[in-house]
Amino acid sequence: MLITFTDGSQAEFPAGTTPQDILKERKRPGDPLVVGARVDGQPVDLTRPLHQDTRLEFLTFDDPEGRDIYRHSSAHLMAQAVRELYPGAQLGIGPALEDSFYYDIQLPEFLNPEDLAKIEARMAEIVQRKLRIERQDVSKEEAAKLFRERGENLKLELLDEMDDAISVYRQGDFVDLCRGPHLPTTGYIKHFKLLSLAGAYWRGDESKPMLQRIYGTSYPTAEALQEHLHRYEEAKKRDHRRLGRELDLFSFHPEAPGTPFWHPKGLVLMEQAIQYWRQMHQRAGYQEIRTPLILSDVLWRMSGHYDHYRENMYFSRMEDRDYAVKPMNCPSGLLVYKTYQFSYRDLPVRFAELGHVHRFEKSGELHGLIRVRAFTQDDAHIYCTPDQIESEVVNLIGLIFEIYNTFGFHEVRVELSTQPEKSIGSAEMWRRAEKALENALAKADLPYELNPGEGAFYGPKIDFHIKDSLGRSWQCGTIQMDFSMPERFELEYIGADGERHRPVMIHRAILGSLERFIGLLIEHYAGDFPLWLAPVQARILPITDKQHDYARALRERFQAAGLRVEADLRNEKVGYKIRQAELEKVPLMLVVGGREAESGAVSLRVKGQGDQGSRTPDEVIALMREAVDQKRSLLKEDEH
RNA sequence: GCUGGCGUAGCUCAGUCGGUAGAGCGGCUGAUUUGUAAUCAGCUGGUCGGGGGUUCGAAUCCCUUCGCCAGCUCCA
Repeated sequence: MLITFTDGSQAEFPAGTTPQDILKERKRPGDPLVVGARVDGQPVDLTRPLHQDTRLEFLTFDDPEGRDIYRHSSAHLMAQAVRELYPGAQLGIGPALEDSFYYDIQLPEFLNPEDLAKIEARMAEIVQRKLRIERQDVSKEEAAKLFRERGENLKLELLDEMDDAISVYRQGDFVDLCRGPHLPTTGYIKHFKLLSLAGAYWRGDESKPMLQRIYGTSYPTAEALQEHLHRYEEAKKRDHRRLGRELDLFSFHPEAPGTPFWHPKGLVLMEQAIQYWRQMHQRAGYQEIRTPLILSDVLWRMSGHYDHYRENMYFSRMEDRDYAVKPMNCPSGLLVYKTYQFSYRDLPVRFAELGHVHRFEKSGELHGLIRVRAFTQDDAHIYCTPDQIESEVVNLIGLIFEIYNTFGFHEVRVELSTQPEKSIGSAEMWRRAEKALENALAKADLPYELNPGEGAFYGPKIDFHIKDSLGRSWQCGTIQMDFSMPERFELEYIGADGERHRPVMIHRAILGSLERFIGLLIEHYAGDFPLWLAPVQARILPITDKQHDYARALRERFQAAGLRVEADLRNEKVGYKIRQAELEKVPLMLVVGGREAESGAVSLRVKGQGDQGSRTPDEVIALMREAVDQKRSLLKEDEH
């Protein structure tokens, strides 16, 4: 048979030769570890015999598929160790993740974090055994018999739903139902660490029993593993919950779980973000409104929230009338729309609302600022004709990316979700709306993922996701078409024909939740905010108390220029004040001693970059004003 | 909500076998008058998350409750 390699070269091999055999002939010293092969585009085991002419590629750990093979075999290794240590263990599923792996296992006893070390030790031992990992294609009956004998009921359940093309992988006494591919032997797995334990419902179903999930990661070199662990530690340091306390931005209290208490410095972030947001929205043709927090249940019954969202709502009863705290702004926003009689000439109407909404989230869901029970949505509703959808969405996408850019977010994942099985509105309406969203995405030249059937029941949507420091992805922006509300609330506008028409409604948010967005900002900048956002933009550090009057005068001058400046008048040495300002991540320090007081100057120090020499206060003010106005960092290019 | 883990001073954390609760940082007071990441000294600090129980005696053991953390589930 004729094998074609990635470099275009070709060679003859006898049928039945495995990629591993071929690799032995072609390998040169210093080549990276090959963990699998790709045959005509399909990843396969290195030990899979080849029988016909093919294109052959070797996969290393640097290929995503290679990494998956490595991690997947690591998961099997871990499962084998657990089966050996806990004979009653039943395996669920154990896939590779982006940079780790896990296995869900049912055990008669609960594991402690200390047990992980035991499992790791056994894994190391199995690696030493250098067991061959062998694939076997079996029939469904054979597989069922095998797992029945081994008491693996969970595997039998999986098997039930599978077609007849079943493969199992063996390494020593261990067998797992698996599609593969895998490493040739357990000896390949060089460096691994088990990371954590957690519960996970079998097949993700709340009604099914909970299994124990063990997370781990593995790498071909010790350095790569160390680097992974180090990265994780660094990420934890920029966790917004930790920085929120350290930088005195906000706090949480058991008296109101899941709802942040903003401290003065944190509120500066919020207010700056809002100021900028208002400016952008005014420019984009929005009018801001504000509607009540508590509204009659009659409204919520009409909007459908009472039927679909009651579990997440807070209720109150006064004078025998029922009220609900709003979980969304749209119903009350619609009441505002209905006070007008709009003509087609008025459309699109864009009403924005920074609405404070309350949603009851299950206690286990709460997560710092990122998942809360009360938050401020940067909401807006656009009412337009069907013909205007596309251009509105194009403009909106532009606005969204401009705002994300200003905040330093350049990595955004975009998803388009289309009509779900259960939905309202005509097929024609859906087709048109989906097309409009697709066209808008194409015009914006945006790559996106398609989520067929994942739209809301009332319309298709585009979602924008941003990642947090630990790589978790969070939805911020959203553009949702809504065919339901205009019907329910009988919205109208007067068309050119003088008749009443129903407008299309677009719900949209850009930051999503201001609270969440600020949490993401904190992590994104690791607390080193660009000057325009920094809660304290500069701190004046007098060297002795003889400069206190000068420091106070300076402070006034900077504050008069609209800058957020403090003076550290404590009886401490300047080194101490500098250290503290650095730790508090104050971007600028203005050191003033006898010399500066004498000459009316300041000694400028930039956080993380040290002494910048003497400047006049006016020079520093001009520098700062410019950086603030341009929303960029001072004296250095924004790294984010 | 579910599974597991955790909760000791404002913060970070120690506390052995059940036997009078500790350190560093912080805060306060004083001395020092300081030149680019920690000056020195003294003082202060606690319902050991809350409640109940076992015990002569509980931070420590048990029950319960609240909160936090990881994951799962959910996310109109």
